[in-house]
This record gives sequence, structure tokens and C-alpha cells, in this order.
Amino acid sequence: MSIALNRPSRRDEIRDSILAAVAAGALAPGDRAPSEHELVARFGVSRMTAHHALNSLSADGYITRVQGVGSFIAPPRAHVFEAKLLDIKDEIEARGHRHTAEVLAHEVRCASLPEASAFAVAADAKLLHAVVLHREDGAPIQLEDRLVDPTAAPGVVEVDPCKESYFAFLMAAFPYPEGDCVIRAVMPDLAAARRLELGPGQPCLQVERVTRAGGRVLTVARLLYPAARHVVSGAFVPPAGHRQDRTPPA
Amino acid sequence: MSIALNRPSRRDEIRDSILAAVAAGALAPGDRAPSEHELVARFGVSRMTAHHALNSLSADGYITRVQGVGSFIAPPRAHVFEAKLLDIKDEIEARGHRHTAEVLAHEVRCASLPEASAFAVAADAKLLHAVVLHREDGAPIQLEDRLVDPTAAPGVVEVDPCKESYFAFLMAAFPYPEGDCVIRAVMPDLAAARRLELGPGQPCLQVERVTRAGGRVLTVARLLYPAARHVVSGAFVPPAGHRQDRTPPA
DNA sequence: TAGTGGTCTAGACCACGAC
DNA sequence: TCGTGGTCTAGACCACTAT
Repeated sequence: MSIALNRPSRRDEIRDSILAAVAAGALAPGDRAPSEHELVARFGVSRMTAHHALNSLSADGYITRVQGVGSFIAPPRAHVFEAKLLDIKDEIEARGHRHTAEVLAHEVRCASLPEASAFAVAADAKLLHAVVLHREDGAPIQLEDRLVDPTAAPGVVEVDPCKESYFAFLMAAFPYPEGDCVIRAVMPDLAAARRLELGPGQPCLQVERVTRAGGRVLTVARLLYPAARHVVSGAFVPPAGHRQDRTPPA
Repeated sequence: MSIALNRPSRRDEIRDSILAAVAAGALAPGDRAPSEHELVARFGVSRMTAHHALNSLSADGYITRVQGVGSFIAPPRAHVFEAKLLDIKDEIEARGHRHTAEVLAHEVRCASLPEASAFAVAADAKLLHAVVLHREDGAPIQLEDRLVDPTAAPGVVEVDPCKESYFAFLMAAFPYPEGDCVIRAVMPDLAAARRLELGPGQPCLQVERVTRAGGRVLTVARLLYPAARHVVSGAFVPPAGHRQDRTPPA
């Protein structure tokens, strides 16, 4: 939370004293952290300040707070890997390359039974199915196979993926989506390998996503990347100093 | 932040009013959000309460706050994919299967030049190099190729990876590490394919990690999984309600 | 200078859990 | 009942930005 580090605040002073105790082993996972009252007495601050200090430690995952019980040093955390999943077009252009797209399929059709179940729609509901091949300076880099529920995302049928990607369109309409994601290594089938201009024995990285917003399934996408041309990279968390890299106003 | 939802707090009331305005399109990304002063007047709360409301929106990534300027609706975010990276042993045992490990290499040797550079140590520094094959109910599932700086992680040379994984040992010693991670699809080389009992043409998912703690590089690991037997799965963000699933005290 | 957010105080009432 | 954390008030001073 604290970005400006010119003069350490009382809150950060308290925070750091507890983190130091953890680093030094004086406080081990599961141990009871000082209570707000204790910190008030020890540091001569108001309770709000002590509260803030403990709360920020809690937000960063260092302690667990339980009303009526106390604060406790959190157990060691599994590594949480965070990766930004960007629009393929932005990603390519950020590298200074040229993005082109080719629509290989585009139809509105009835959902199959598993699709209807994934989208939680009626069995005779219509879904947009699109297959788009994305190229970076001419070289195939992503084969996008996507289903969208047109009633959840009005206007999606009119989108021209060569001009605006489905990803960008959906992000504009639903700025804060959520969903699930699975990454795996696969051998492409013959048709996909041909599309991606891959020789035999060339694997792919496959990213599958289900995107939800407002309680509805918006889209299910299967993105296939030639292994040699794409990786998923990210960091695992610095528990302190989360989410501070927001961009400034427009 | 708010876990108990029995009675909505004033803070959440303010929060929700802004989120509702965003959802309704009354506030678009880049727009100025109500100032603390404005919220004080509109909701009849103290400034601290308005401050908390805006701060929690900021922590969840919905708004950006700039001192001396104001609060602004954040631009739509790239999807942030979060995956928990677990100890392979825990993962296997969570599935109710049996984990076994076989040490294929274990030596303390001088760092190569690129290794010394990755670890930021002297060129003649010693590193522990270990190769461990992990099996799930007998089937190879992970080939772990790991370098550790034994001066950064004392005791690591004595670890028996068949009993305690390096991951678990390092997590115990450094509960809150950070690092980088890259996931890709690869074809294993012949030796790795043999170790993993893979036929020709069988791809692998490869996870590479650099783990740091206390400003030092602890370990560099390359984990190779048969594609058919492992995926990386996770969710992308629910911006609200972060990190609330801490486990209770010991 | 005026408006913004960052921090802090010294109280208060409440909900919850343990005893 | 007592101690815990959750929330809130009505002020205050400060740092920063824009004008």
C-alpha cells in the first residue's frame, strides 16, 4: 500500500517491526501477533493506526486476523504465480511487430450439449463460434478457437476480429471479468499444425479460458501457440507491495 | 477486505455505489471518481470512512488514486492469471496418490559463467546441482533440475529430496519468497524423454523458476512434466475480495 | 491558493469468541 | 465478562498538484 517512502509512517514502522520479528524467527507461522491494544501501548499510537498496520499485513497475506480471537502469523504460502494475459494484438504491437488476423470460421449456431452446459444456457441456444488465426509479421502465432454467448455480449456477432480482437471487444464491454484458465502442452492436430505452419513433432502451448462476468459465462476460448513462439511468463508474488502498478488517469 | 456480510457497512455502501456507477456506465474508465470530500457530503460520513471506501477500491484495482489530483476509474485490466504453484509431493498426495522420488544427480560444483551471473555470485562460487525424478504411483510426473546457492540456503546440501522436497525445505526456511516464472511447451531431449518414460513425439510442459528471498537468488529450477500428466490451472482475478482465503491459526 | 489524498488522534459502539 | 478485531466520528496537520 505504501508507495511514498520518503518518511516512514508510524503505520509502516509498526508493520516493519512485525515483519522483522518474523524474518528473525521471533515470530513463527501460527504465533500470535501483537494485538491492536498492545501496539497502541508499545508504540504510543492511536488504535486506528495500529489497526491499519495490522490490516495492511493481513491484506498482504502475512497475518490472519480473526475477530474476537486475535491476529496470527500466516502459514507459509504456496507460491502464487501471477501472469498478465494480454490481447495478442497488443502483445505483438508492444514488440514493435505487425499484427494481422485471418478469420477461418465465423458462424452463429446451436450449442452442443457440453457447450450448453458450459455456458449454462438452454440446449437450443445460439452461440457464436469463431476461429481466428493471428500472425506476427506474417508468422502464425495464435490459433484462436472461441465460443461467445451473443446474448451475454450484445454486438459481438458484428465484431470484425481483423480490426478489433474479441478479447479487446469483451474487455471494453466487461472491464473487470473473471474466469478460469488452464495451460497445457499439446501436440496440435493435423489441421491446426497446418494452420500454424508447424512441421511434424512441433508442440504447442495451449491456453484454455472460461470468462465470466455478471454471473454469466461470456466466452470460452482455446488459444493454441507454437511452442517456439510463445511462453507464459510472470512473477510469483512479493506479498508486500501488491497491485501498485496501476496506470495514471486518462 | 470485508468478510462479514451480515450488515453492509457504510464503507461498503459507498464502495458499491461507485461500483454500480461503473457497471451502469455512468462512470467509465478514466473518469474522475467522487472525491473524499464529496462522499463525506453525499453520504454524511466522516472523511476516514470515505477514505477507506476509496482505498479499498484502489486496493482491488478499480480506481487509481493520485495525491493532489484525485481518484480515477482504472482502465480495464489485462486479465491477471493466478495459479498456485504447489509442492509436487503435496499435489500428488492431495490426489490420494503415492509420491516417490529418485535422485539422479546430486553434486556441489562450481558455477558456470551464466549460472554465476543468474545467482549474482562470484565465478568460482559453489552451487548445489540436483536432478530429481518425481513419480506419482510409479509413473514419472516431474523431472526437477535444480540449482541452489548453499550459502543463501544453509543446510540445503544435507536435504534428502526423497524425504523432503527442495521446495518444501526452502518454503520452510523462507516462508515468503518471490521470483519469476516462465511456462512453455517443449519437446524433451532424448535423456529427459527416457527418464519420463515418454515415447517419441510426446511433448512436455516446462516450468522455469527463479526464486529470490532477502535480495538473494535462492534457487533456479527447471521442472519438466509430461504434457499428458500435468497442467497449470488457475483463475483470473476477482478484483474484489482478494486474498481472503487465509487459513486459520495453528 | 484551493483542492486533492495520506496520515493520525482519542475517543466510541458493536460483534464475536473464549472463559 | 473480558479481550479481540470491525467500524465509525470529527476533527487535525501534512504533502502534493494544478491554477
